[in-house]
Amino acid sequence: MTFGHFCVIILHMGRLAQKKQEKKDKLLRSAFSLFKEKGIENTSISEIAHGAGVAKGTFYLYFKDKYALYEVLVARCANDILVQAMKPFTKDKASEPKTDKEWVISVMDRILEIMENDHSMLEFVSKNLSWGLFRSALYSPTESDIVDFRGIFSSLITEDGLLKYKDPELMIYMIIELVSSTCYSVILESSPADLSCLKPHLNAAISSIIDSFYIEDVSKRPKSAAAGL
Amino acid sequence: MTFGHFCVIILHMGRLAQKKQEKKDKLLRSAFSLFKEKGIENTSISEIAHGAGVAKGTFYLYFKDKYALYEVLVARCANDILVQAMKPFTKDKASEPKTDKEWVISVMDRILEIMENDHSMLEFVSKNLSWGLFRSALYSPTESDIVDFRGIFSSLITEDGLLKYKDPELMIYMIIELVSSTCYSVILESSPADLSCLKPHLNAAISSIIDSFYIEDVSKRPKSAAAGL
Amino acid sequence: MTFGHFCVIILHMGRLAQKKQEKKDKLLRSAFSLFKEKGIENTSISEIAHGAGVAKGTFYLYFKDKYALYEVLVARCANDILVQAMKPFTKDKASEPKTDKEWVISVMDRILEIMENDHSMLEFVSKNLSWGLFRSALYSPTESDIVDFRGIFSSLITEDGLLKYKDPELMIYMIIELVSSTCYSVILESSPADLSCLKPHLNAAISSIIDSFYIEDVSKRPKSAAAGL
Amino acid sequence: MTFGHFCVIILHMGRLAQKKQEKKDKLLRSAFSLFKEKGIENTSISEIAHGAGVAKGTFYLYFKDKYALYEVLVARCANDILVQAMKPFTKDKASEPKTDKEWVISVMDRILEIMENDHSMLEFVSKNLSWGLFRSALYSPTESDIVDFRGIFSSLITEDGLLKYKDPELMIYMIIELVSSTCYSVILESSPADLSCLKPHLNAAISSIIDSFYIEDVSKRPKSAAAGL
DNA sequence: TATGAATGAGTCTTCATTCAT
DNA sequence: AATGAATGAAGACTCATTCAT
Repeated sequence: MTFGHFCVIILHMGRLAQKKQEKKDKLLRSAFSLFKEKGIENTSISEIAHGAGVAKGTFYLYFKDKYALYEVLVARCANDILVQAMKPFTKDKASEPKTDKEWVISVMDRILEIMENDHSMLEFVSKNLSWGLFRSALYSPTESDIVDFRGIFSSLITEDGLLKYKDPELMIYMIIELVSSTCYSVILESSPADLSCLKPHLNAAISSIIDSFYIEDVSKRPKSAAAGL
Repeated sequence: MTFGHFCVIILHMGRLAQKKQEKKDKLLRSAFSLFKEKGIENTSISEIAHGAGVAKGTFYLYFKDKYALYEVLVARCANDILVQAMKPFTKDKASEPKTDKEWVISVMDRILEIMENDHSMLEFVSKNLSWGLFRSALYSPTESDIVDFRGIFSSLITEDGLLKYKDPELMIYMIIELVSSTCYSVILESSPADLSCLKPHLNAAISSIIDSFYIEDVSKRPKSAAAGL
Repeated sequence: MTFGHFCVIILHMGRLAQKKQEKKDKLLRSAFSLFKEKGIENTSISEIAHGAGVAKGTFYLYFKDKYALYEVLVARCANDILVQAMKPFTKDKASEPKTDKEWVISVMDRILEIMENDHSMLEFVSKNLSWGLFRSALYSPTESDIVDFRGIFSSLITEDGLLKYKDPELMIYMIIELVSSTCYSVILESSPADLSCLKPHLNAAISSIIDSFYIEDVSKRPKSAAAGL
Repeated sequence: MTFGHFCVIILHMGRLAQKKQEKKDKLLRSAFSLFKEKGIENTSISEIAHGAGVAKGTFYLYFKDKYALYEVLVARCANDILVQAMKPFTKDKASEPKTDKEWVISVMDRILEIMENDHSMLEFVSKNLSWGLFRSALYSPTESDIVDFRGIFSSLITEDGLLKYKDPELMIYMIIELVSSTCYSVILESSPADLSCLKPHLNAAISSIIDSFYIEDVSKRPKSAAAGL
């Protein structure tokens, strides 16, 4: 379980507020584990509360219902993955890949790596149909992010204030969908092939997708309005 | 609702058997509509029965539970789509595309077309996490098929008894996942782009995926054991 | 299964009537087997019909409901056992025991023997709380009986038109209850002892019960009105 | 209804715990009354809850299902009867009967008396085929018992550490079965005789059963291992 | 006669939600 | 804030009984 990261360091919080946060985290952790195992519809609030070691009634002090909790969970989860996947490239500029392609491929590579090391995350996300929400998290990051997604993407797709790619959002969308839809059974069941078999083909496909969006003729590049995202 | 195709023409059937089949179809249709609207977990058997205009108990004369019905539904649905998508190429040999790429792309194109003309199918499939089952239907077609999937695939990936592609199953898997995961929000919400915008990029990606699996050196091609699927 | 005896030889019966009787027997046999296995309350009419190889609706052509069938079953069952238990003493007078005690004990012995050879009868009778009905069958035999219980008992308890026992009905009642309540777990589970261990004590008890009812002083014996039963 | 005894005096119990106990008792009482009237199979949980004045769901807070409740009921019932039947002999040693026979007969007498004064207990026990469980309660008393059955029986069947009876368990079994099977219709329907008519014969039979197990030759008595029960 | 499809009342069971403590 | 007892609505499933064929 990788919910360690959920427990953001809490500074300058009253004892009480801290205790409340801890209880909320317990509920989130318990729900995460149950949702990934049985899906949201087959998990009862009773079970979540029991798993968190609190009474049923207490649940309602923190969340309206399980769907409200679920949204928090997905947002945290998505953010967590993205932060982890991109962190290396924000600290040490030297380690960054040179080209856009290399950058995208290595981010996707890290995501696959994270998933492989933490099946629970993958199971949760797939058992709960939450790729959609996950995607939305990419476009509208929560306030608590350490990584500046918008800035990073913006700098990725522009050059000298001009867009290098025709429809960058669609491009990202295609890449994310390809990687995410593809990885589930490959990672969890090694079917229809190993992740190591898939990767070269995946990288080639990503590369080709990026190519197909690239505007070679610099003079035809449109101006970037708010970085396109 | 496109369940017209489900109602296979019934010849030489007793009046009773025919009525039973009709009732079963009514239940399937009702469930299909509810599942795609609310998902299987949020649909009750009462609702299905009511939608079909029969009593609750009648449901159990035809299906063990809603999951049994669901499987029939997915199988029919998947088969329906594939049959429709491939039918053109079996009748009139002249209209067939020349290369493998062209063939795959035009099949995928037809699937997208079908989905666009019939959102309910797409909604059902995505609301119910059933791409997996859908995929399995591709590999193990039911006896009622008109189209010989295995034969078609077999002839697609081999040449003179030799495999033209490294891992044809993985190749097909990647293509299907790319197309299916990508099309949902594009067709239903035109987001992040129109289907017409997506298609050229999709075709390019498919083309590149096929390329990345192609074995150019004929002498290195392995013998096709049971056509590889 | 000892239901062979149920199928009384049918003479001078029309083909149709015969077929009907056969179907009825099938239903009885099926119900017998199910009742003894699961009890009457947990057996459905569907199951009975299925076990008899007829349609559900057919059941209602022969019995009002399962309780009506049940009564027929108990009557037949009880009669069957009693007929079997007493038959030896009606054919060959020479083989009969001399004293009343010996006679009763050897009848009870035969009943235990029957039960031991045919657990299904015992299971049926005990699973269905039917000792009471069984007992009543003793006192009001059905018309189809071959054995004349009343006559036998009458001759057992009287001598020269005088009653030898104070309250013969109560005497028989006590003996039957003792034997039947005692034999169930002994025969089916050998608990708390074997049948062979129980028998001597049982016989002693029966003997003592008969003694306690015996009217020694002949002059005090009342006249037997309709043999007391 | 004799459930008064069930409501053990509750000391030092929280208000809540007390209320819960009361509700449980209400459910037990309601079920007791319904079971004895219609048998367990024909009693629904709805009815039990309604009879107890609580909602259907509340039932499940106290018992897994009606069979779980039933077991509690039988255990309490059996214990209740035995405790009542034996209590007189534990308080005042002087009032105790002298011989084993007298003791057993007077205990059985008290049980019959209890049953006669409280038909509901008898109806419940017989409607529900629970003599077996009743008997088992005799051999494995619950912790809450006031009377030490094992101790009493042990001292009954031994003398100077030697067993006075051949197979004491079987002896007790025969006596209990005789009394219990015999008393039902006699008490409830005075059929085939009054309880007052039955008693002398019953006592004679018990006496004779004990005799038939008695080991007269002291030198042949086996050593009592754990009192034989 | 025989069938078995259809019914819908009835049963068990779960669970979100409320509320007194 | 926290609890967990209580509720009753809702869902799954069964089954005796009817009835058209």
